[in-house]
Amino acid sequence: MAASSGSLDTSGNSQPQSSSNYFSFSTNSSTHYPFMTSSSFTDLLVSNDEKPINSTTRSSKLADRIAERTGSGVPKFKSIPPPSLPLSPPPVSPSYYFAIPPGLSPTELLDSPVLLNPSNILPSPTTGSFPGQGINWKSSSGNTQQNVKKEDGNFSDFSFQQPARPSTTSSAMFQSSNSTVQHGQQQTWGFQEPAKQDEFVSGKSNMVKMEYNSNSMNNFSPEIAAIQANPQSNNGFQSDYGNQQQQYQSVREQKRSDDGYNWRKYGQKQVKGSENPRSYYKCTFPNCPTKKKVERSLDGQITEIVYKGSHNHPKPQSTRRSSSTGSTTSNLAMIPAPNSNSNEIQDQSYVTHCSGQMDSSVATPENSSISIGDDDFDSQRSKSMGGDDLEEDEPEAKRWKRERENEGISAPGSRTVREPRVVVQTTSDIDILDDGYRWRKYGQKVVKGNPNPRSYYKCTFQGCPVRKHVERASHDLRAVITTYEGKHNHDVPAARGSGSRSLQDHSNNGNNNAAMVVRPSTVNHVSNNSINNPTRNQGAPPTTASEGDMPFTLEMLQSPGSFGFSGFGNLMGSYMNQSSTDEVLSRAKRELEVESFW
DNA sequence: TCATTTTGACCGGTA
DNA sequence: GTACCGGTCAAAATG
Repeated sequence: MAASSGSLDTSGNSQPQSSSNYFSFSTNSSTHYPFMTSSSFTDLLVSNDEKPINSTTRSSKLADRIAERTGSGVPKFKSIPPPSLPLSPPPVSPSYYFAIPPGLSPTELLDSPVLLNPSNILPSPTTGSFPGQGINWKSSSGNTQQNVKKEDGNFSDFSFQQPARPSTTSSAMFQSSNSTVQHGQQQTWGFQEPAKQDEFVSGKSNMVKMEYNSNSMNNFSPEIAAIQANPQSNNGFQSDYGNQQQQYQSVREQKRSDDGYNWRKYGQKQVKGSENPRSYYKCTFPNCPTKKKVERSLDGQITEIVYKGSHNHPKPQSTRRSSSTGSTTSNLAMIPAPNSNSNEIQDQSYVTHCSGQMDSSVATPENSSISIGDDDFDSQRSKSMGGDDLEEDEPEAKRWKRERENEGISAPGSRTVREPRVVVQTTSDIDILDDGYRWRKYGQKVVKGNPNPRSYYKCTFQGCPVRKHVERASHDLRAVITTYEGKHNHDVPAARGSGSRSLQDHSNNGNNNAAMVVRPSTVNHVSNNSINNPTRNQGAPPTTASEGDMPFTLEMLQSPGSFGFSGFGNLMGSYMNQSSTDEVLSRAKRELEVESFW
């Protein structure tokens, strides 16, 4: 199995699992990761300047820890500290701050559970990865700052770029405690900036969630990087979680930046289902149809940003401050983003959920992690430049909305993040969800009886009717309910290695309209009691996993050759010995078999 | 004076 | 037909 090397992956990232260092920490639980102490993570990021993490060198150490902490090792991978990653105080180049070797998915790297704040972060029900996962350094460091440059489709170049100008706030990256920058699918926007490097430096947002979609990622916009400078610390990765509030405050005070465009606020509303006011912004550029919605929590933290439309103009060079979000338009050069086609602008909505004091700057159309909108369902449709994007798309969007809603699915953009709101769940346009199949998210909706949004996916295989939706259980946010509809008329894509095809069959093919609750991958001493499968609550016995101390998520188990640590397994490689992995698989399979029959 | 924000009203879609 | 809701408008307020 590819994840082979014990790769644990529940993230569902579409990034092909290659032999390269596919780094993924995925989890489905909001559990503590004791192993993830600040020092641990510091370790994680230590001294590997732009070099692939040498898993082998650390393998034994990690393996030891695994064995030590879990007893059986693999099944409890989540409690396994990540391998050391290079991280050292950024002397000059952001790349110095954080470099990910080719083939290593930053997304997954950032998805590392070790980076999560167990207190309120929940994993994406769809990917099994943590919302806001990505870089949520706060879990361990309390304050972490991250600068990230989005890698290209090959993930061959993931590194931080040298800041265009000196940071005004901090010299350390990875300081933010709960900043999340999500950027998954990088759409082609005309005039994308190569990087807002200054933002890296200036640090604006805290939690950075990066999500990559290899299938659709066309461009790399450095803007994906979000940094929350912590004026109070240069060390980053502070382990003192208790400083978070203080950090928050600091962040708020120094809030600045933006996505480089100028916005005018034209409305604000209190939307239903959210206690957070939503602000509406328009791009101030003449005839530019681009709009964005920014939802902020009562304390001013941006919790969601949705972009609509596309800019039909270059990013202003102006250095004046952007109005909308109290951020500044930094001295940005109007440079087309790498791989971008200036003639193409995709009209779409970008949704970025933020955690912490994320500033709008970090959530730009270029860098937002979720692309929901026309293109979301009409993969990567490009449009020629023009000012009529909005007008043109509107009907289609409406049509889509109508169609989706006819199916009981809400339109994109209507996504509402509920408590824990700040935690984000993100999904790429096309995901290889944990069950090994490729899924395209086509909608999301909050359904009755459950305040948590339900993500809707279709199997991307041509002609395959299978759909599934994933949601968190209302009674327990840690519980994820995955419901499959239909039956695959094809084999599991082999892209991600051999793995648990049989598991897939059990969990998916064999279940038509069968609701299945997937227990969150609670790990590390977290009780499973509260996250039982509702169906199981009807007298069903616990699964084998629950019997033990390491519950598996369906996604985890189904992911071919993965256990939630996709890619990471590669990194970890030897951390997980094959026998253990097989054992886990076998165990997982048994569990699934049990679950499938409930 | 101008740009921007605020905020109540209005509009269109939907149930 | 009506109410609800999200989105937008536009006058007033603000800096």
